[in-house]
Amino acid sequence: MAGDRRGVANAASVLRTVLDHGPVARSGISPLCGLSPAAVSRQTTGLLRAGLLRELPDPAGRAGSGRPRIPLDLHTGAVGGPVAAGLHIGVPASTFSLVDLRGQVLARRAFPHRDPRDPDLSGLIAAELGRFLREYVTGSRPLLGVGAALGGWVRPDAGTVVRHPALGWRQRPLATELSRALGLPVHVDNHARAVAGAEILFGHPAARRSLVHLFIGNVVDAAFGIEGTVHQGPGSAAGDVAHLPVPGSGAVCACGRTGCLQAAASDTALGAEAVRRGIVPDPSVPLLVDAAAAGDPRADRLLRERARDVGRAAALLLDVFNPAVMVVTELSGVLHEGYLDEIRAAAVERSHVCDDPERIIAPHAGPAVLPQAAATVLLDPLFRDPAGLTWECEITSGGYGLG
Amino acid sequence: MAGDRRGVANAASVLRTVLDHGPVARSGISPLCGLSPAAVSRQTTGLLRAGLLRELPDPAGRAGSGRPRIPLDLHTGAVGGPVAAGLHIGVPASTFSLVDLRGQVLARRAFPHRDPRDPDLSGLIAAELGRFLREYVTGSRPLLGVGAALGGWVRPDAGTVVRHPALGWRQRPLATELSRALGLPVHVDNHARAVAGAEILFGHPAARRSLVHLFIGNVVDAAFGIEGTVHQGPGSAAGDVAHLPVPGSGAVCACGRTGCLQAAASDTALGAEAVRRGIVPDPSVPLLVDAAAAGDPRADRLLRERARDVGRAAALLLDVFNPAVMVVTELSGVLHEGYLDEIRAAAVERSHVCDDPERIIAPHAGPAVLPQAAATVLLDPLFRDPAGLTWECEITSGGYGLG
DNA sequence: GGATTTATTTCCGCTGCGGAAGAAATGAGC
DNA sequence: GCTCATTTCTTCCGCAGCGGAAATAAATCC
Repeated sequence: MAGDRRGVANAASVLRTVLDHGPVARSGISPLCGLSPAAVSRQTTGLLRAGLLRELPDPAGRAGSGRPRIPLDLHTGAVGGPVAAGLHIGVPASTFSLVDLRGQVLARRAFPHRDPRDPDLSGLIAAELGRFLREYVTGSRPLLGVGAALGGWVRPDAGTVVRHPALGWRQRPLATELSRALGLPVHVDNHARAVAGAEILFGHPAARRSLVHLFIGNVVDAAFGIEGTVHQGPGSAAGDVAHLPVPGSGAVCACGRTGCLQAAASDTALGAEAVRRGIVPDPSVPLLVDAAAAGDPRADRLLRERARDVGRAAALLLDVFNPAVMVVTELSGVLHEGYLDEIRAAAVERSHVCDDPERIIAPHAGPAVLPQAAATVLLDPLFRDPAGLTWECEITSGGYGLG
Repeated sequence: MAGDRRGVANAASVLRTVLDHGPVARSGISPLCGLSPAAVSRQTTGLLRAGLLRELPDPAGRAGSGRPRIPLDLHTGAVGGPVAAGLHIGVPASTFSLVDLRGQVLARRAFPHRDPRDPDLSGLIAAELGRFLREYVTGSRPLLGVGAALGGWVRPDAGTVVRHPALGWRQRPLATELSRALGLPVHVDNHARAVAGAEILFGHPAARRSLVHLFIGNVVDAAFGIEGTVHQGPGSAAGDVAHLPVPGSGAVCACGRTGCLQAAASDTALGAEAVRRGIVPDPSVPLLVDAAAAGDPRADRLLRERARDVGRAAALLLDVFNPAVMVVTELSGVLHEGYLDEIRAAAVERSHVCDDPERIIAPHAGPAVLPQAAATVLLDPLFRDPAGLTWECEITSGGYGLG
């Protein structure tokens, strides 16, 4: 049973090669993934039949004589390829998305929560997500399943949310709930890890070697990836950087100490500080960003201060772990290159081993990080085992196609 | 070429299963590593022929009826099995060792360096190591090769020492040098990673899932392991924890800041502080430890202070990375359980996620860590590919047996 | 001593690999 | 326009190594 993983491994290898090297012919895949032409031929036939790859029409410019190569590419959503649904569960709103095999976000919709602590929140989400999917998914674009990403302590293997304070969830079998409601395979994961996974799959090539992802949102979170795999930690609880010391910051943390990253840089802390300084009336980071965009120098200064604190934390993680790339998801700030530069400058200034600011990058998908990352929670297992996308938690009620 | 790794993977799987589950019969291996009895039979025949496994004599107490199971075990050095040489290159002395497949250190010898910056230091070491090996290795105990561990920036893949300040080495092809001089396969690695590798292979079972290794010596160093593999980082430079902030420590670091782990807890810093406090005449940690053992309360206090600083750094790494286990190699302190408890107490007190002091452990091999770890630099590749132990860097002049 | 039981090996069919030969689809030369 | 060279892709074949089943081995039990 566990003895022969050749087929799976090689199919995955071929699929990744196509993902990484754009449209490429079988003859190009062969040297790239170290398989014989015969093996590539076999694997591509399977992947074509499964609808994950497609043959491109004859290319315009051809080189030299001989039989023309047939370029293969991932079967993307734009041309009727399969798509994955993404669900990011957040406060105050969740986001639905449709994402294709290249990580392109084809559609997205916000779903604000009237009451985030409603005990049937997941039911409401499932119903609305179902409507969203019926609206956007047509028969010609098969739906592979749903990837769900959210904060808190999540166990992807069990498909459960162990704890999510803001939603009041404990030991919630989210994957089972959603899957039963939607009749689709559902995978779940923590959102910091989901973004890390998306970055590994669709982002900077070096991210596949090693990356650290620093997630700055209502809470701060981190994820570590090595050799294309995101680290889980015992009980899938890794990456608690909330109390990473950020020397120089005087903010008092809930833990009682000063200088914790969480207290210095989380959206919650930032919003509160913005109110305290009288920049905005409500503790809202979007409002603060708007103010900065509108030219309020106090707002800009505060955002830059935050960026420098994030940079200091990044420097620490860079020194300790020395990843090939460091991805910083700072949902309000990513949109503004200036703040990324501020993070980079602070990090390089502070780091002892990293003198290349380019090692710190914003998520590849830009503002679409979360919609992409959520769907990646489903796509990642697909790219690891192209044949075996089933839902490990419970009933696998067919479910390819929906509507 | 890259298509069929079944044999290698399954042989490695069987070998690891035997390593983990002591003497175990083929019928026991089968369920443990998920291979069919037939496959286990095949693999064990190969491993027996290669001399890596051996059949144990009929066990005394037998259970029930039926054909008795034949226990298999690693062919350890004590019964004529193969051994690996370990070489830890340190200042002021290097250490030679012979280690068997279970990580048991069979012999060791210190080799003090008259002048650590002698440009031919590696030549002297090779010559003396050769004498050591000729003395201890007999024909009945085949020598697999040499694993070398040392501080500084080491590239295991290239077999080179990129930089080692204390020895004045830069871009030194150490593996090639040693291999040419000894006629044996030689692998090299950084000592923090080597210890991590040894702990994964021979130490706490959970270490195979994920571990952080914190190495406190003349410098401080760290290594990260996930799923049985030690993280290398770009250019194999990971784990720079020298400037990890240890709040509360007032020591001034070479980098100009205060509160760096290096300045607070390295042996160098500790020795200097001991002299400053008039506890010992020379900046030597062994002297300080002796003083503490002899009952000097000032020495004991200083060591406890250091232990608490180490504990704070450990807490930070535990929170951030949340490894299954955290190994602390503190060469002088590991010998004294009291200091480990001090580290644990400080770490748990400071950590936000870890409330189990038992997750912090001393190296499994105790004072023999470094001799064991050095040899593991060779043994690790062996356990990954039991058939393919050759030396990737250059000439592979046979070399099994020596003398 | 034969039946029973359990461990290990052998046999056999299958999958999937690599290498080589074959088929396909083009450009080049005349 | 036909042939030939060229390059790509597929098919065929032998081989390694798996799992499952049957055979063999080595004990205990009665």
